[in-house]
Amino acid sequence: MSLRQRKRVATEQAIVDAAMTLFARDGYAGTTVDDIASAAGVGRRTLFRYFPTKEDILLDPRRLDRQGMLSALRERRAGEDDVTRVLRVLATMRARAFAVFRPAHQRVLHRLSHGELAGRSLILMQLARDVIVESLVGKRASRDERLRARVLAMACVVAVDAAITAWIEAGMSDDLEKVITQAGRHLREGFARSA
Amino acid sequence: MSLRQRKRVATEQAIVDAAMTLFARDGYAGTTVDDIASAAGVGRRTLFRYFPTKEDILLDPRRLDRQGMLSALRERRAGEDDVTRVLRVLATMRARAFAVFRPAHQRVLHRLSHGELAGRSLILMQLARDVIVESLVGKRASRDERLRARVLAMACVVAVDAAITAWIEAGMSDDLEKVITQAGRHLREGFARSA
DNA sequence: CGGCAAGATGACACTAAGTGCCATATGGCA
DNA sequence: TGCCATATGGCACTTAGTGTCATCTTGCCG
Repeated sequence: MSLRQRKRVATEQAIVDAAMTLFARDGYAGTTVDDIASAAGVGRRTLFRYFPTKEDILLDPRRLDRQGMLSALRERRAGEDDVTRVLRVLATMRARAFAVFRPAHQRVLHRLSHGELAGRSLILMQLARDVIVESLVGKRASRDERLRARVLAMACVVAVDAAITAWIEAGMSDDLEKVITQAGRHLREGFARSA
Repeated sequence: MSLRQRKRVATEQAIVDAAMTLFARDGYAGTTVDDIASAAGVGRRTLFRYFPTKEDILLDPRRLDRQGMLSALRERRAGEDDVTRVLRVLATMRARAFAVFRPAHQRVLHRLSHGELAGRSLILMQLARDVIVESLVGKRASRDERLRARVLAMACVVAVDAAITAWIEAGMSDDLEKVITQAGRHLREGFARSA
C-alpha cells in the first residue's frame, strides 16, 4: 500500500472518529461539518471530498460490499433454504458494517440510524435488497418473478433490521443470531397460515 | 368553514400544484423553494409555514390519516385473515395518498418517491408500519410479540410498495388490486416452505 | 359600525450544507 | 533531482431552513 493510500485511509478514519465523538456529545444536528473537519484536522473542502454529504460519514453506501454479498449469497449450505441463507448473509453484512465503528460509537450509530438518519439507513436497506434480488433472479426475469424476489428480499431485510432493533432495545445482551432466527420464524409462521 | 380555513386550504393546494408542475418540468433538484413560492404567489417564509421542508410538499407525514387507518384495521371482514386485512388497508391508504395529486402529477410523484425522495418515502412506510403494529399488538406487548408484529407489518408495507412499483412499471394498466394480492401470495408462498 | 386581539403574511438577516474554482503543496516516478 | 498527477485548502457562491419583527387580515364583540 502506497503512502498516499495509507494517508487516505488514516484521514478517512480520523474524520469518522471525530464525527462520531462529536455526534455522541452534541448530537447529529448539533454538530456542524466545520466542527468535524477541524476536529479531524482537515479542511472543510477536503472533508467533502472524502464524504459527499454529512450523512455519508455515518452511513456510506460505498461501505456496502456488493461483490462480497453476492458471493456469500452464492454459497449454499446443506439443509439451508433460501430464506435462511438470505438472513445469514444479511446478518454477517450488518455485523461487518457495524464493525467499521469503535464499540463506543456503535450505540450512537444505531440511535442515529433510527432517528435523524432513518431515511438514509432505509436507503441502504434498499441497496441490500437490490443485491439480493439480483442474486435470486438474475438480471433477466419476468415481472412476476421480479415482484416475488423484491417482496421476499425486502421482507428479509426489514426482518433483520427489526431483529437488530429488538436486540439493541433489550440491551445487546442476548444472542443476536438467535433474535434474527426468531424474526425469520415469525416471517414464516406469520405468512404460513393460509398459503 | 371559515374564510381563514378556506384560504389556508387554497394556499396549500396552490403550493402543491405549483411545486408539482415545476418538479415535472425542471426536476426536484432543479426547482428552488423560491421558484415554488413565487409560482404559488406566496412569500418564501409563508411557504415554510405550510411545509416545514421542501420534501414535505410531496411527501407530507401529516397526510397519513392514523385514525382512519386504525379504524379501517379494526373492521374485520368474513374469511379475511390478518395479512389480507392489512394489505387491504394499505392499498386504500396508498390510493388516498395518491389522490391528493392531480392525475397529471401522479407519475411525477412516484418517480420522485423512488428517486431523490426515496428516503422520505421509506420513512412514511415506517409510519404506516407503526400504525399497523399498534393495531396488531396494542401498546403493551412482550418483546417477542412486538418483534413479530413489526416484522409482519413491515413485510406487508414493502410488499404493497413493491406491488405498486411493479404496477406502475407495467404502465398502470393492470388491476392494482390484483397485483397487490399477488404480492401477498408471494409473501405467503415464499415463507410457507419450511414453517 | 368601529375597533381590538389573534392569527397570517412577508421582508430581512442569519446559519449551515454543499459546490465550483483556483492556487499551492505533496507523493510517485523517471 | 525534477516533473506530473493528485491531494489539499481557501474563497466565494447557491440553496434550504430559522428567528424576529413590522404589517396586514380576519374574526369577534360591544
